[in-house]
Amino acid sequence: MASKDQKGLTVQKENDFSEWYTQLIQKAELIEYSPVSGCYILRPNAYHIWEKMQSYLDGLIKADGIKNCYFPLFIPESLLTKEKKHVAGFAPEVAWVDYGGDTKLGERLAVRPTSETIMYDAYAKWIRSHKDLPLRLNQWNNVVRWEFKHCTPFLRSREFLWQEGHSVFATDSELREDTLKMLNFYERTFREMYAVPTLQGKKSEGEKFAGAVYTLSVEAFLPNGKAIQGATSHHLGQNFAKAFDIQFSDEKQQKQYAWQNSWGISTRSIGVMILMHSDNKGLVLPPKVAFTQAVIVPILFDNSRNAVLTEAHNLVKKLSKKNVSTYLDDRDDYTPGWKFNEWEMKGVPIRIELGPKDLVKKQVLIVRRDTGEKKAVALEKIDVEIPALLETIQHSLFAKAEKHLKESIVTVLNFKDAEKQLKTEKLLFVPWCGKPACEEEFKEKTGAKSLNSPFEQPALKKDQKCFACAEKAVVWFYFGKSY
RNA sequence: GGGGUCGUAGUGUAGCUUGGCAGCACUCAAGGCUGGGGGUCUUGCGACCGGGGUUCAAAUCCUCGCGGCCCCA
Repeated sequence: MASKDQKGLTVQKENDFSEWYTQLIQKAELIEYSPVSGCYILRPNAYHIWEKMQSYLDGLIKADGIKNCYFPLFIPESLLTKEKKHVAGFAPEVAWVDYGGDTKLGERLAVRPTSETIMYDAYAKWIRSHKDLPLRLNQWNNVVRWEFKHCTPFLRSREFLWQEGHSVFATDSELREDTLKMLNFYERTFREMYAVPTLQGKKSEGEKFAGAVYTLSVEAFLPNGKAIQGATSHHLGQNFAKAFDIQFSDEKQQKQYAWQNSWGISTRSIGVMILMHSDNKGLVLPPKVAFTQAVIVPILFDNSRNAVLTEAHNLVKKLSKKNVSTYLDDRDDYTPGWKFNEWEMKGVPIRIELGPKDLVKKQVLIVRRDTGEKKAVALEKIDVEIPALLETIQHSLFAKAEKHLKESIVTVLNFKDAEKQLKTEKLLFVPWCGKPACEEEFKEKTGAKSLNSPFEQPALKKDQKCFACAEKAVVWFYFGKSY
């Protein structure tokens, strides 16, 4: 038991969320700290999750006709500063390259914090006619934002991986529709891959993207009562088109500025998923993103060893045929109990135990990672039961998170109640005046800020007052403490 | 941006107050007995965050950095 204190998690999720997370990501071999503060090593266990999510979302993107491309990592200062609001938003955390070897560069280069500027400089060359539109491109890359706040692996890092999509349309109505469609891709990705339910809506003026007309977001709600932004889709209007001179001739031979959006999801989404599902035994992975979906732990005794291993190999073959990624842990130098703990820490959705007693009964013992539930399954049914159970686990994780989300939303009409509900880890649904100053003041007093406003808005009473400042309310909004 | 706290093998720690051979447990390596929830025995490898200073002597004291964690804004 002495070793358990070091190999296992030494704190509980409900007691010390932050320390629990720090230990979990290291002990599950997701993250290694690097010599550069705020930059983290994504180990294979973590990168695999990224690849699974990437593969799914990339499929949605391509099926919709969007093409992938790649733009340079470096952006000349003169380009970055073209759109004034945009640069104002990003300037404080841009990393700069001033030298090549010992030679000072004529113009310093920004390490991209996002690629609007360098992409739109090219877009201006490519777009001449309405026939060139829509132009819809995406890239999977890394970006650097030199955070001065406290960094946390996945959730806030100085370098991170993401995809950034950048589309251009001839009309605002097409743009609005597309911007919402991309948000829905994110909602689906969180739901289908990460088993994470989200709230979709529009960000406040204060929280929108630098240079955007409006920003749409998906927001997740964590078990510790904190909300976290999952992904965003920005309606950029004609702001960048004007700054970068992206114009086209329409059917009437009139010059018009184009309409643009940009949208992204990052490795932060992995952090959201980890925080959502994992427990005091370690990582809990939704089957859709798990590298190993089922691990077989054989119970080996000298006199039955060969028979058990033979059957175990059969199982691997059977399950592989059903596209279940299965690993047979036949390591000799660890006890079964050791292996149980290790695979639980790493989040493998299903454990299959196979020993001599099972062999006699022609069965295996299967154990769910998410609930700990154990049951015996006949060997001949295993290739049906396991895929079905993986589905069940995926849905069950989502359902559990959704239940928590729904039970946590409380409608609140005044400041006093808002303060009270925040203390009990609730997510607020409030009538709001929408003013940045009001949001700022509320944030200072309570530590909570606006998340987004749902697209389907309940009717506001005629004289409904803002929950925070008691001026006239104009919109229903979600507010919460954020991670 | 402000404050607190910590940094000793791969991990967790003792030693620091009062300077004097860096100790323990786990891991890891090799081998034996084992095996249905972190089993056990033997042997072995392995560390003072970095720079500078004080001193005969620095993990220990001073200083400047770097880094982790927490709280506040």
